[in-house]
Amino acid sequence: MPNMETTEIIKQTKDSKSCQETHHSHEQSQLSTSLSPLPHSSAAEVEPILAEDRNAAPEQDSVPKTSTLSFDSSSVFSYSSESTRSSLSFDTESGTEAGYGESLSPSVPLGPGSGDVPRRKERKKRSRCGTCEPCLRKISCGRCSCCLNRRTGHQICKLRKCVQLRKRRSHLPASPGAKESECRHFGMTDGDTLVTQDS
DNA sequence: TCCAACGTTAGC
DNA sequence: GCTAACGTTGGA
Ligand SMILES: [Zn+2]
Ligand SMILES: [Zn+2]
Repeated sequence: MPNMETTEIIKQTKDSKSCQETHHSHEQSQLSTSLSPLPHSSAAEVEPILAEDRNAAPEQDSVPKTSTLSFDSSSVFSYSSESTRSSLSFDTESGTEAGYGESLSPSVPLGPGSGDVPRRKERKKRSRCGTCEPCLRKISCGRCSCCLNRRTGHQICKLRKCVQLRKRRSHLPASPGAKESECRHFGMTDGDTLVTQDS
């Protein structure tokens, strides 16, 4: 285990939860932090979180090289276009829709217990791009639902969720409504600021 | 429609 | 083998 942030977070979360919730009142502002309309200064976003490294996960942004291929150079801020994913992504899903797509066919002679792979459940997991703002985030907010339910949810902090992964690569090429759904899926629309914001 | 949980995959 | 995280499903 490289750096089980979870453990820490959980530990802290558990702990802090008891007391942390008790006080609070100002730190939450970090939640909104980045995600600003303009992702230029990448330094601005991390600060707020860092300020509160309580449960923040000091992850060393170990991006799964899988996606670190070499396209990021330009995709850093190009993700705005959902089309980006299809362009570079892995051929696996590009055309046939993942390598499990065909497996769906009942006629496939895979056999009942073909232990080849997951019959069809989960196509193929993508990995974070490592270049988008969320990916660059080194610490989890520790307050979003994902952070709070990490144990059962098995999800990364919403603030750290890769923008690419946020987009559910549905079978559709690029539906207008889909986009929104995707964004909304995470509690954000576009250049929004995620939760909090005021109150 | 959104959120939470589960199962499974992927990296270390 | 373990942990982290993505994808899918179910429930509210
Ligand atoms: Zn979080
Ligand atoms: Zn990313």
